[in-house]
Order: sequence, then C-alpha cells, then structure tokens
Amino acid sequence: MTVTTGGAQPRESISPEELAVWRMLQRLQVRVTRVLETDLLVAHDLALASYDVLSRLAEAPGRRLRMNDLAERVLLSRSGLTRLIDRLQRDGLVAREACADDARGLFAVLTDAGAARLAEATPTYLSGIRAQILDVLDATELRQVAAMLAKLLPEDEQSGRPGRPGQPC
Amino acid sequence: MTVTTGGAQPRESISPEELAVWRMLQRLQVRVTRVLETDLLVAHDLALASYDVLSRLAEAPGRRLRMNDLAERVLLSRSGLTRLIDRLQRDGLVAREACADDARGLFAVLTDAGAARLAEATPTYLSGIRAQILDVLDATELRQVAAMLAKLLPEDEQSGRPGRPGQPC
DNA sequence: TCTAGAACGTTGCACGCGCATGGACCTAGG
DNA sequence: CCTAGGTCCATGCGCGTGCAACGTTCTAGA
Repeated sequence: MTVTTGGAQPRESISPEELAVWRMLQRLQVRVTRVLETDLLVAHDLALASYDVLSRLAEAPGRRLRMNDLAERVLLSRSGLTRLIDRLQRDGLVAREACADDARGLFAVLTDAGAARLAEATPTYLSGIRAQILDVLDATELRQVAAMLAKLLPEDEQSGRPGRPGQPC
Repeated sequence: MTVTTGGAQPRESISPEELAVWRMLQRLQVRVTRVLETDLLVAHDLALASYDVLSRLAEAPGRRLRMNDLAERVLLSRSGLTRLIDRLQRDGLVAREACADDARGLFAVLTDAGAARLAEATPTYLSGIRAQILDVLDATELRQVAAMLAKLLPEDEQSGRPGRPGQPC
C-alpha cells in the first residue's frame, strides 16, 4: 500500500488541519457508534452489529443472504459473523437454511420474530443517525459529503448495493 | 439521547441516500482503520491504538499526559488505557511516573525508545491517511469536510486540543 | 477536625473479534 | 473417473475491550 514516494504530492508530512480532519473523523465515528450501540442496547437489548445484520437481511430478496455476502455487508470477518449468527439464532431472530444448489452454502434467514424486533428497533436507530448526523447538516452539505464518500470508496463497496450479483438458489 | 420527536424535522424515516451516507461513512472508517492497523503492524509491529498513544504523548508538553487525559484523547476507556500502557511499558516505549501534586495521579511518559519508534512509524501512518483520504480530496473538499466535522462534533471534542486545561505538575 | 462523597487508576470478569486451522464440498485438468 | 486446489462455513485460541467493583487520595461541608 504505502505510497510514501511517487504519489501525486509526495510531501513528507501533513498539515495540522489535515491531521485534524482525520482525527475528527475518528471521533465522530466512535461517538456515533457508541451512542447507537447503547441506545439500541438499553431500549431493545440489541447490539449494533445485530441490528445491522437484521437490517441487511430484511432488505435482501427472500429475507435471506449467504453467510459470505452478509459478512461483507456488515463488515465482519466470516468467523465473526458465524458467532453473531449463532447468537441471533439462539434468540430466534435469524435461522440458518441450507442452500439447494451448493451444499457448502448456508443462508441466514430473517425470522418473523427477527423482523418484528427490527421494526421495533428501527426508530431508535434512525433517530440516532438523524440527531447525530443527518439533521445537523443541510441538504447541500449532505450532497457534498455523499459525493466525497463516493470518491473515497472503491465503487465495488459504495454501500450495500442491494443488487449485487447475489448467490443463486 | 433519542430525539425521536421534537426535532427540527420529525420525519419518521430517512431516504435511501441518507442511509447510504451513513453506511458509507461506516465503511470508510472501517477500511481506513484496518489498512492503517495492518500497515503499522507489518512494518513496525505497532498497533494503531499504540501509535495513537505515542503520538499524543509526543505532542504533549513534557512528553507526558495524565492517564485520564490520555484516555479521552485516544478514545479509550480508563481500563483499556491501563492495559495498553501496561503493554507499552513492557516494551519500553512508555514509562509511568507519579504526580507530585496529586498522589492519585499518574503520568504516562514517552521514553526515548518510544519517540524513536514513533518517528519510524509516522511515515507509514501519514502515507496511509494521505493515500486513503487526503490525496483523494482536493483543497475545497477538504475545507468542506473540515467545516462539516466541526458542526458535527461538540466543540469540547473538536479534536485533541493540545491546549486543554491540562493537569498541573 | 472529621467525615461523606468524588476523582483517579487498577483489577476481575465476561464478551466479541480476528487469525489460523479444519472438514465438507465443488470444480477443472489429467 | 480421480485428484489437486479452491470455496464455504465452523471451531480453537489468544487478544483487547468495557463494565463493575475496589483501594487510595483529594475535597467540601458540618
């Protein structure tokens, strides 16, 4: 990775303002994540990672996703997702289902209980994001930040593209 | 926290574009953090959190900071910082020093070895940030994002204000 | 002066994560 | 066919984190 030399602007260091941007980005992310985490935990006994999983499943066709696909979307390692799905399954929010075409494959499927729990928690989640980010910025700023994020992320991870090739079955 | 009702725009849900902004922010943060972490680890056997600690100590007056202050700056719980300083002390990069004015207080102090390790790792750190963020955005965008971040963060955590009241001693 | 409460840092504990590994299964090349 | 290598998910293990509780020290009020 390291592009120390040969980059467009091979300057040796960065300005305090630039460093501040990065540090503020870190702070923002940590702060928002913590608030969301605790809000969801106290109000619905649901971890943020669990919410993300339920959310991704809900918007997937057939309410189901291959473990691999799901892991990419929620930014978790495969092993991490295995354990998380274990817990969600134990709580009855998600079920595992075999894949007919590929005996190796496994689907995580959102159960009705999971959908209900998701619906119950969603207002908490959304108002957390709004209060901390979306409502603080105006429409113009929101457009600007969206454009910048699009530049910063490789197109193949712009967001959880719902369309993705998607596994068969 | 929850500001479900009474907000400026008490809409019930958010648009897909708004959700995408939040999700892309998550992705960006995770991606940058992981790259930084592994770059530092393979090149200098230094975890990102450790780098942050060394970095904050280096820019503090007297190369030292109270445990509490340091914990705030590196976004770690007090117990988390205790363990991290344990490790850094074991590796000789940081030392603990008592506080003359307050017998409860303890300083984490950057050692010469710590400063050397920091200097060695800094190019890796900086080029990671540049390659992934700073060089991708132009000056205008950088100004815009800085302004937005300033809006999003309470002034009392705009960044690691070096000036902070700071403990005596 | 004495005492109740707060602040500081550390420790016991349990949890969640990633890495490396393993077993089951699929697929392409002889 | 049959085998080598890849993919998929699960498991063993160690690590780093936060929470709650603890001892020590400071501080304010009677």
